[in-house]
Amino acid sequence: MYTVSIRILGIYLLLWSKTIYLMIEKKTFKEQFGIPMEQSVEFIDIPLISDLKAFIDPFLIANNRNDKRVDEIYNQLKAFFVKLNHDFIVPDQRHEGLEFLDHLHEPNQYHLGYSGKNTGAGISATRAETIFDALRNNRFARADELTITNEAHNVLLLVTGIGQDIMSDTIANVCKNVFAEFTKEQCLIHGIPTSAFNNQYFDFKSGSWEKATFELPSYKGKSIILLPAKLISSPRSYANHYNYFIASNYISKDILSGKILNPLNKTLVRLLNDGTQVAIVKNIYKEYHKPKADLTDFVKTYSNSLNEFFDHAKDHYRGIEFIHLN
DNA sequence: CTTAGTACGGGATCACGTCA
DNA sequence: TGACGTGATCCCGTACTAAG
Repeated sequence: MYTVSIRILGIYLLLWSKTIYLMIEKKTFKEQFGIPMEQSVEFIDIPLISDLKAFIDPFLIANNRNDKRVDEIYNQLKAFFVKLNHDFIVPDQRHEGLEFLDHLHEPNQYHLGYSGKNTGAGISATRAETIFDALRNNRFARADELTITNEAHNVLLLVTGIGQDIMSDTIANVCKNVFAEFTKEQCLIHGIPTSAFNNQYFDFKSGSWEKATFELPSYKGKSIILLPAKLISSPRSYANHYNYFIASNYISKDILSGKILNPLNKTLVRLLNDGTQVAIVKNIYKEYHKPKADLTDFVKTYSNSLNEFFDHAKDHYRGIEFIHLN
């Protein structure tokens, strides 16, 4: 009896103290450094002790290359995947490849990810293996069709096992020098103090990991790196979007033209009052969508669909303007 | 060695704006 | 106004880890 009520009291106190804790500690970068919340800034405002459920989005990078800095990020990232594919994946140099990928430490300076806690715990060995084996198992990466998996956004879309979190971390590590420079500029603009921190990044001229010193802001002794808001997206499943795009732009047309016969007599088409036939994309998607591992079939069958989906992404998927904390 | 907990990917589902 | 298109969110299985 007593133990039960003590336990309930304990849980109550735990929840209560956690609420207070979150109220105090959910402070964001802008709050900490005295930037008014209503003032719009170029960087994404992050919580300081936890992580924001958001990711660096390779589609947004590839679609914002008119910005000189973003173009730099794009080129550096591409150089990274070219080297990874050319030197390690295609010749199947697993040991050397894992060594190359071992530099992808979980970057907790950015405060992005799924965890919500910003622990920055274990990593590399398994993460490097995950990335290497995922690419190695992809038909485009393994074969000589390298132009496809040299693009980070295609890797995110088509390589099973590499989702937003891993891709975001990879970009954060590879391009850390560019993001650090961006951070320094933002600190100058807003009058935020910085100090010197050592960081590693992928140098695309030498094709290897390099160390350098960057001027960065910090909170409780730990450095912080800011990210341009236009490159950040909320959790978003590109595989589903590509499936929907295929259903809408290819399979629908094939069904209306009779190229694909509707074998199951499902309601994939409806009749308007004026007699024209309209495809019901939602149902076609349901009937024909593929799991991520099989999307390469669509790439093969509809050879221009990747490029067109890329353009579609440019028009429809933006970075996030408003953030909500975990 | 066993088991409870955690983090992630990916499919499923929800919610909302739009258009017939 | 009801159904559709689409971005956002939820949830579950799996693989891994830490604790005992």
